[in-house]
Amino acid sequence: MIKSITKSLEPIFSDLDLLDYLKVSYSDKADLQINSVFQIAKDKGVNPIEIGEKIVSEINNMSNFSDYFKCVEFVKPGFINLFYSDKFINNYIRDNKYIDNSSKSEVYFLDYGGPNIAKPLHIGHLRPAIIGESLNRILKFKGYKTISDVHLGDYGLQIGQVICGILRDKKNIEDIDIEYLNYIYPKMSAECKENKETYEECKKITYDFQHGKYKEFYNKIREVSIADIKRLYDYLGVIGFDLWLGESDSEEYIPKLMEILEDKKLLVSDDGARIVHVKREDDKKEMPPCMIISSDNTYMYATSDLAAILDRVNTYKPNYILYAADARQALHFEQVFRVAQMSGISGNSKMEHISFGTINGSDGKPFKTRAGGTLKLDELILETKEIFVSKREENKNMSEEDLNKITNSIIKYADLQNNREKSYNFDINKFSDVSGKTGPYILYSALRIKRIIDANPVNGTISDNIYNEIDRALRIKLMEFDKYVSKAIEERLPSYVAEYVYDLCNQVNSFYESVNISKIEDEDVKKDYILVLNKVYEVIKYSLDMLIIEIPIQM
RNA sequence: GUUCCCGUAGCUCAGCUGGAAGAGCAACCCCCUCCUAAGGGGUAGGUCGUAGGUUCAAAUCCUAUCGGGAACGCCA
Repeated sequence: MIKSITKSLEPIFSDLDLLDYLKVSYSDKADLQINSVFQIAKDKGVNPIEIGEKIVSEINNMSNFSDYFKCVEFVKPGFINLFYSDKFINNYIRDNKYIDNSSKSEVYFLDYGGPNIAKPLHIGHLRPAIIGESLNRILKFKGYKTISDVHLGDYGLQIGQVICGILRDKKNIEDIDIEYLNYIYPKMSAECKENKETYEECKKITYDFQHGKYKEFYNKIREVSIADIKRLYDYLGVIGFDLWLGESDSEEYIPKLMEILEDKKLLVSDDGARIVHVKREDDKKEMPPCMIISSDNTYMYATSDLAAILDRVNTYKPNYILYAADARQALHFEQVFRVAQMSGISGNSKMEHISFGTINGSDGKPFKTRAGGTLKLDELILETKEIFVSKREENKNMSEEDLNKITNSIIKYADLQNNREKSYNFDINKFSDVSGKTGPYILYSALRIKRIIDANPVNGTISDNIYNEIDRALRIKLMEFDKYVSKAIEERLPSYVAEYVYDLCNQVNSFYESVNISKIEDEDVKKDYILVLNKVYEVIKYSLDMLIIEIPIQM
């Protein structure tokens, strides 16, 4: 709406020879604000109050003033406040101009989730999965084409460790199940840290695996793990993957990668390892080289990532490749991106690390269970659900399906409302709280509106009227939908959508309290209200879908 | 040691392409003969870590500094 308002004011600013100063922005004090008056006053050496009042009087004399504005006023010392006309607001929402989902040409390749084969999903796997899925949904909603890959961690040392355990336990392939994997991986991982021989043995097995051995074990491990990962991802609604590839699927591109790196003379030997120097002259910080092949001849984390870029760029030619991974991996991605650019394998694709903080315990340290272990996702879900049920007697009678939707809303909303690269403290009580800025609050608001809509089926279009300030505030909040969706995409932060849907629900709850639709006798007024509520409900649904939250039947 | 992230109300945080300090929780006070009160309204609470600088204007940009967290060649 800033666009159309700005356009409407262009003739006036142009006539005053001030077109460069036409900058309209959002404001707390008005619907919109122009605050370039100070700038004009300084540049042109005029009194800000005089020029401000002149601009305002010109705007008030516009022939089509009421198409856009209810009121435009100058406020000392130098602010021009703009208020939409009812006509403008209603035109805007009547045509759903707050939704921009027109098809865009850019293609985004999303790499998110990244669960490890052979490790149970724990609390640390939550954020990369839901932040990635949410961004995927937001991009799709806005009309971008996305291709997403779960990018399993299935090629590194952990595979060697698990296979080593299997060999030692003399396990039959058919006896490998998820319980066994959940037991053997932590055991071997711990042993590698303590025992150098075990560590060497696992590395040897990893090397052999990367060169063709143990595929039958690997396939079984993968099959068992993926089934478990899918079970949890399905529960969480993390279902937007086009590709279920893993690091090991990049294996076939490694020879080509090596060839390119050799050709460009980027690959150098160092201490028996093969590395690429990625330090640049203008670097202020230390920039260690990127490890491609270890001195034990195993491929590294960076190697499969680079091979994957080669494949992705050739196959999909994306404009962007986004990696949802926590902030601790920033250096890794920086190194990989540099090698990709230096070697030319990234082509015209722009790579970005979507970085976020970790989930910590209430002590600010990485989250642990009471027993000291890592909290598994299954445990997190179960505990959240139990606490929610215990909040209110009636919750015990809720359907399992609704309970699962609410549990999801608690976890997703607590997580996705977080912003920026900051860790947050996981407080199970805060997660499951039902009042305040939480998933259940939003779902409850949505259900109230749904009830009214269902009870009052209506057809037609909204009129040019607005009936009171609360009504007006609700319609304006509705108008802002695309602003937040766009912001979420620009900043790659679903939290903007989370913030928006909360504000919208808050606004609609105020409306609900002040206007009792069932008691309105004027049918025209009632119809307008219900038409607006229909649009509000639709936007809440769109927003929640972007946050991977579903609305239950009843609360 | 170097680099990155963070420091805003008692607590958890939003606001950071400069323009008139915001939510939630906790506290206190109101509001159900009325579409679900898991709600709504209100009061109180802030020298935006600190010190400089740039600017008509700084929570926002720059420089220092203090405090917390993280990463830093053969894990992923």
